[in-house]
Amino acid sequence: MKDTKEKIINASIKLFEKKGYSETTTIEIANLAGVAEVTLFRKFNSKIELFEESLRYHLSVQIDKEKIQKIIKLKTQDFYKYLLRNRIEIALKKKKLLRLIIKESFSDYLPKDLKFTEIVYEHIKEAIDIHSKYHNIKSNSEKNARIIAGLLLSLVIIPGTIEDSIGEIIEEYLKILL
Amino acid sequence: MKDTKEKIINASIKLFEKKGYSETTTIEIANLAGVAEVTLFRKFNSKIELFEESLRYHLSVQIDKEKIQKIIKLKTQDFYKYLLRNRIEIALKKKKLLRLIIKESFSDYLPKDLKFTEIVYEHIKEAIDIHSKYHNIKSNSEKNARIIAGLLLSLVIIPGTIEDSIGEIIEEYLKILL
Amino acid sequence: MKDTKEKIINASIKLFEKKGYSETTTIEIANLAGVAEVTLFRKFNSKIELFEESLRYHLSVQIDKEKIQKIIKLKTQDFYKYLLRNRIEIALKKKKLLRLIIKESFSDYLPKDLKFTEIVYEHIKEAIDIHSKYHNIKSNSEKNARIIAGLLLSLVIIPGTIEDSIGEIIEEYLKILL
Amino acid sequence: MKDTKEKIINASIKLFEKKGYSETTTIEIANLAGVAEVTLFRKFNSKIELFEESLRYHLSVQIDKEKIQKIIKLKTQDFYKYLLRNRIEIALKKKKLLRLIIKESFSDYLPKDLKFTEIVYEHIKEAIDIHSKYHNIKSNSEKNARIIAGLLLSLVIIPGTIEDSIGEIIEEYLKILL
DNA sequence: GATGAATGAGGGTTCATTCAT
DNA sequence: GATGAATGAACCCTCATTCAT
Repeated sequence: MKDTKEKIINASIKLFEKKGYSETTTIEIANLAGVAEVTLFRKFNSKIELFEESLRYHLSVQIDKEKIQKIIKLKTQDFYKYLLRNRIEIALKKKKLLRLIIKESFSDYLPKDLKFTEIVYEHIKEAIDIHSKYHNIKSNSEKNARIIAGLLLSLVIIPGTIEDSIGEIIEEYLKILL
Repeated sequence: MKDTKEKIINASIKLFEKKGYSETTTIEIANLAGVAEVTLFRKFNSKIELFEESLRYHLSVQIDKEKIQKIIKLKTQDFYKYLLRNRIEIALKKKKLLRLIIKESFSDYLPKDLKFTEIVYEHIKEAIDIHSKYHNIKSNSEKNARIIAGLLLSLVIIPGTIEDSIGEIIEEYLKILL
Repeated sequence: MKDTKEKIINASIKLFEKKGYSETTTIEIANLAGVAEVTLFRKFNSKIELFEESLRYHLSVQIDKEKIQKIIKLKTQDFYKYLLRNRIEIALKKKKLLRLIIKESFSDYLPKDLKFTEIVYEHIKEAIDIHSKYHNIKSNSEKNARIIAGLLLSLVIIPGTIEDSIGEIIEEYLKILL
Repeated sequence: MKDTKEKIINASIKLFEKKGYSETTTIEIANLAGVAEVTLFRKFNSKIELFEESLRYHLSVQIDKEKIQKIIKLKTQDFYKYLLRNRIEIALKKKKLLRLIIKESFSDYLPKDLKFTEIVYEHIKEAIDIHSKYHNIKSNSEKNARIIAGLLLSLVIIPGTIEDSIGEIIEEYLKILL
C-alpha cells in the first residue's frame, strides 16, 4: 500500500528532524509509524535509503523551473527582491528540514545533491547567473549567493521570529546585493 | 598525568571535528591518543563529558574581556569594523570547530552554553549592547547580531575561500549594520 | 498449474546446488523461478519440504529395478564391471546434486532416505548382497560397497576430470573388489 | 586471558562440528563457552574469523615436515603402507572435524587452504611426488592421491567402524596403488 | 491459482562503560 | 596511574512464513 510508505516517511522525517540521522533508530520510526520494524525494510532497502527518500519527499518545494523563468526577466532590483522573499519564505516554512540538512551536511553519508550547499547556495548562484546572462550584466554571483545563503542560515539556525520584518530585511540586504 | 588528558583531548577533537559526536567512537579516540580505552573513562566520566571538555578546551579563544572593553569605546563604525574583522578571523581560524558546534547545536546533549547561538550570536549581541549603552545610542542589537552571525555561518558552512576579500566584505556589511 | 511447481523446483535445485540449503533463501528461489515468494509456500508447505521434493525430483535416476535384475545375474567380475561403470556414470552426471546431498547429509534436517549413505552406499551394498545370494557365494558387501562409495566420493568431491580413464579405473578397482 | 579464547574455540568447534557453520549461532557458542556474546567478538573479529581460527587450531595435526622426510625415503611399498596408515589414523581420529570441513568445502566462505581438497588430497599428492622424485621413479600421483582420498572420504562419511581391519584395508589398496 | 502486504523471531555486530588488578 | 578483560543494551537488517484479497 502506498499509504504505509507514506506513514513511514512521515514518521521518519519527524524523528530525523528532531534527533538527526544517527540518533534516530529504525525501531523508533516503525513504532511512530505504527508498523513493524521489518515493514520498514520491505519498503526501503536500508535506513540511509529511507533517510534520503524522506528528505527528497519533503524537499520537493524547490524553485520550480517556471517560476524561475519569470523571475530572471525582472530588472535586477526586483529580481533580488523576489528571490529573497521566496527563499526566505521557504526557509521559514522548512526550518526544521533545513536544520536537519545542515546538520547532516557535515556527514559523509549524505549524497552531494542533498547537502545544504547544493540545495541552497548553488541554486541561488545559478539563478543569479541566469539572470545576469539574460540581462547581459556582470555580477558576482558567488559573493551574492553567499550573502543570501548566510541570511537564510541565520534565519534557520538562530532562534527568534523575524516574520514581521521580512520586508525590512529584504530592503537592507538589497543594499549589499546591488 | 596532565599529558595523558591532553593527548586524549587533542585526539578527540580531531575525530569529533571530522565525524561528529555520534559517529566518533571511544575506541577510535583511544587509539588515536595512544592510550587504552579505559583510560579515557578514568580521565573523563563519560564520552559526552569528554566531548564537552574538548570543546571548551579548544574554544578558549573567545573575545577576551579586555579586548572587548577596548572595542566598545570606539566610535560605532570603527566598532563594527573591528568586531567584524575579529569575528571573521576567528571563524576562519576555527572553521572546523565551529562546524562541529553548528552540527551538534541541533542535538539535545550539548549544553546550552556550548551551542552556536550562545557562543557566537549572544556574544556579538552583548558586545553591541554594551557599545550602545556606552555611547548612549539606540541600536537593534538583535538584528545586527543576526546579520553578523549569518555572515559567519556562510563563511564556515559554504565552501570556497574568501580570504582575499575580507576588507571588501566588511565594507559591504557595514552598509547594513550602520 | 503443474508448470509453476516445476519452475520452482528447477530454480530451487539450481540455487541449492550452488549454495546449499541454509544459504539459499526463499526469495532468491522465487525470483529465479519468476513467481512471488508466497506462491512458493502455496505449492510447498515449507522451505525444507521444497528442498526434499526438489531432491527427490532430481534424484529419480536411481538404479531401476529391472536393470539391477539383469546385472545381478552376471558372473561376479562382469557384475562389478557394470555396477562400477553405471555408478560412475551417474556420479559424473549428477555431480552437483551429489555434492549437495553430501553437504547436507551432515545436517539433521535431511531425512535419512535422502542422505548420501542411503542413496549411494546402501544401494550398492544391497545390489552386492542380492548378487551374492543369487550366485550363492560369500562376499563382504559392506567392505566392497564402502570401497565403491569411496571411489564415487573422490570423483564427486575432488576436482579434475577422469572421463578419459574410466575403463582403467574400473580395472584397477576390480583388483580389490574381487 | 588466553583461557577465554580457548574456551570459545573449543565451544565453537563442538557446535560447528555438530551443526555446521551457518546453523551455529554466535550466541550459542557464547553460551556454551560461558561468556557473553560480545566477548566472542572481542576475541575474534567476526564469526567467520572464529570459524577459521577454530579450524586451524584443531587441525594442527598435519603430517609434520620431519615425519614426511622419513617416509619418502622408504621404498615405495613401505612408503604407501606408512602413508596410508598415517592418513587413516588421522582421518579416524579427526572424523568430525573432517566431516565439517567436507561440508563447508562446498561453500564460498571457506578459504582455499582449509578446503578438503587442499588439506587432504593435495598433501597426499605432494608426498607422493616428493617420494617419486627422490627415488627417481615415475608415478601417477594424481590418480593415487585420488584413490587414497576416496578411501579416507569413505571412512569419514560412511558410518560403521573399520578399526579392526585397518591392516587388511591397507593391503587391499596397495594392490591398486603399486 | 496467485499475490501484495505485513510480520515475529532472530541474526551478527558495535557501542560506551565497569570491574579487578 | 593505567590497563586487560568482560559485558548489557542496543543497533541495523534478514529470514521464512502468514493473512487477506
